[in-house]
Amino acid sequence: MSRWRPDARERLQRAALELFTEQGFAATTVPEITARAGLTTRTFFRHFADKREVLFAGDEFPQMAARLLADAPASMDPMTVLVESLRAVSETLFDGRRAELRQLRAIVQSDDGLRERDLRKRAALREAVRDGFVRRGLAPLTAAMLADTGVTVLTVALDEWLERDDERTLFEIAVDALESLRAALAVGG
Amino acid sequence: MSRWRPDARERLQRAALELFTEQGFAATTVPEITARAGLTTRTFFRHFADKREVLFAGDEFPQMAARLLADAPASMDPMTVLVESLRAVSETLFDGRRAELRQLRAIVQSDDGLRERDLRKRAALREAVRDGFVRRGLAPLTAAMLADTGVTVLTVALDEWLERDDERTLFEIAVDALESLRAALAVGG
DNA sequence: GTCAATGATGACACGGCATGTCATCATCTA
DNA sequence: TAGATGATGACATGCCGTGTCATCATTGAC
Repeated sequence: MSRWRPDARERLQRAALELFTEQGFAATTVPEITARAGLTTRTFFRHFADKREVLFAGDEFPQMAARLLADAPASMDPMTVLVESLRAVSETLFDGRRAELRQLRAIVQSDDGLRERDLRKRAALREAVRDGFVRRGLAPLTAAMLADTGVTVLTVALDEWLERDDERTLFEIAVDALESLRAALAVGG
Repeated sequence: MSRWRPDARERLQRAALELFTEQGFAATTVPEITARAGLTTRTFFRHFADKREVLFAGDEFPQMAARLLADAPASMDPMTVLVESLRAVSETLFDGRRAELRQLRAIVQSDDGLRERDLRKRAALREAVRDGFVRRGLAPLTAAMLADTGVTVLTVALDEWLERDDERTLFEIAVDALESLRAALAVGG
């Protein structure tokens, strides 16, 4: 038996999620969270940079994106890499977690500061994808456009998937979104 | 002669910009800004929602985007509308302000919180463009994808335009970015 | 010409966020 | 057994952002 219960970080995340759900993000103070988790305020800020970060902790997305782009065969063309990565991310990190993601999303959408943080996380993902494409030899401008497009496709599809009771898979919606962009780009301009 | 000098908001913006440039965003307190502007702290927060907002005040971008999309001929295809809007925005709001925008950008890039706020402003622009396309009769998914693509093109081009000493116009870079995306999308997937 | 309404600002209090610093103490290591 | 390590507690502090009431020039009604 150690001096402290071992899972401080996870306890803080759980307590925060509960309290944010019960009384809202703004109405919940950090001392309330730490009280429920059996810790002190100072300890909260040792685990999370700020009050928002407790909802977003983890680098899974950029890390997985980097790995997928690095591991794809060198001969694979960029669009195929993108689509296959979308498939892998959708199936690994999203499928089967719709209820949980909806709860998280409801909290995030309820607060401006949390929406901002969400945007920042997506920007980090973009960076990772862009770097991955650059490492695959794409021109920086093309890599940037493709990375942004990929993250946008995922975002738009995720909105659709969580907002409505669409029966399609997240990945299927993403493919549709990509297809509609391709069609729009092909005409005019 | 009125009781107060009339341009409180502008004075606050100027003082803030000066102080952020001189000593950095984080090291500048709101009381310092208001002291230089000859006002009180409370007044600062009557004009700006928070300390970051003083650098981003104004809705020019979403407003102009909404107007451009609403005023374009109904017969014009979406891509052409997008490109022409990019041209108008580039020439009206960016051309000739490169030095000023570089100063602003340097401040924004120096602080995580300011980068977040920047992302939020771009998200607001996306919303406006998406709504504009929906009003023009596009399917929501297509409108969302096109709006995101437009804002992305502008962002990527702006990065290039401000970062390097590219001799091309912002609009020219934007067109190149769009073209490179079109090319990448046309192959594979 | 008087007076009430308006609206921007000042003055003050206050809760909460975030950080710096030092002490405490179980565990690990030599 | 003793010292190093590392997570946590305890305490102080500065700044952000907001609520509230007072002040006072301007405006407009009569």
